[in-house]
Amino acid sequence: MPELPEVETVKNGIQPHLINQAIQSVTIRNKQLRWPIPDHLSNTLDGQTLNNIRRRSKYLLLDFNHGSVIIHLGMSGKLTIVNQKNTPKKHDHVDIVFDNGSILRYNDPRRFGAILWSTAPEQHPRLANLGPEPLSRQFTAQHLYKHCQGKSAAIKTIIMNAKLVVGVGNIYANEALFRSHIRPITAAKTLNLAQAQQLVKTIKSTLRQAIKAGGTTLKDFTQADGNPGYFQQKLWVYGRDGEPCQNCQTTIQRITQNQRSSFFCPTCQD
DNA sequence: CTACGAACCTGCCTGC
DNA sequence: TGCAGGCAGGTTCGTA
Repeated sequence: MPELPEVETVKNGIQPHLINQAIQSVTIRNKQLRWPIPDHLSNTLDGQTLNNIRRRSKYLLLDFNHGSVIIHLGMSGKLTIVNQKNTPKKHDHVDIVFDNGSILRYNDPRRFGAILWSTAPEQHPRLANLGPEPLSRQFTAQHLYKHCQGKSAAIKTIIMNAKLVVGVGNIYANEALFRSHIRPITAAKTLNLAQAQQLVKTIKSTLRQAIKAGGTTLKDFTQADGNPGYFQQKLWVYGRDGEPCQNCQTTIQRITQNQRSSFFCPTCQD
């Protein structure tokens, strides 16, 4: 489900319901996610007030006085705000119940997601070695260009590496490369500085537009209120193999890189 | 270091 | 209808 825009959308959706609310109870129906949910989580959170919700990379951080809950949605995780009357369904693994009656509900059919606890989240092993945020000033053309030097790896592989820049998943990697007229298989070391500039620019603009559209709903992504995102209407290549390019009518191709699908227009991306 | 495959899991779609 | 196979928005880990 989620790349950076989807996680940002979820954050924006749940924030107004939960900020400054105290936790009444936590129900864990299945703790077997990517890593087990800590057994102490319920006791740790009981009665605590949620101070803030942040996003780092594709992680959501729920900040309390004494530490943070770290949530990752994996491939199929969903967070929604529901009320008491809403009975849990299949794959509704966790409910965090707040004093104002709101329930933050975690649903994740594939269970590739995670719910962790840390008293120093920035130092947590999952977050400590992450690269800059793509929408931050730290993510520059110079930064990307430097990391491309001498690398025979494909440029798509490079921009999806969270040590270089976080939050660029399969959809937005493909889309940004199309918008930069760069083929996904291009060896990173062959990019010139102008191309790196263009790519950084399109990564930022694509992510910003997607956030504005409430994310991309391919199958089942929903915002916290249950509504879909709308960025799928703006996709140029992702999932469009066999269809004519909307820019030049050439048939969009699909290839496999790193066990993920890549999509590109052979004419526009030369 | 890289690169590649496998692993974690369920559900949905396609083709026979 | 059923069943096998492929595919899915992510990340980590082990082996060459």
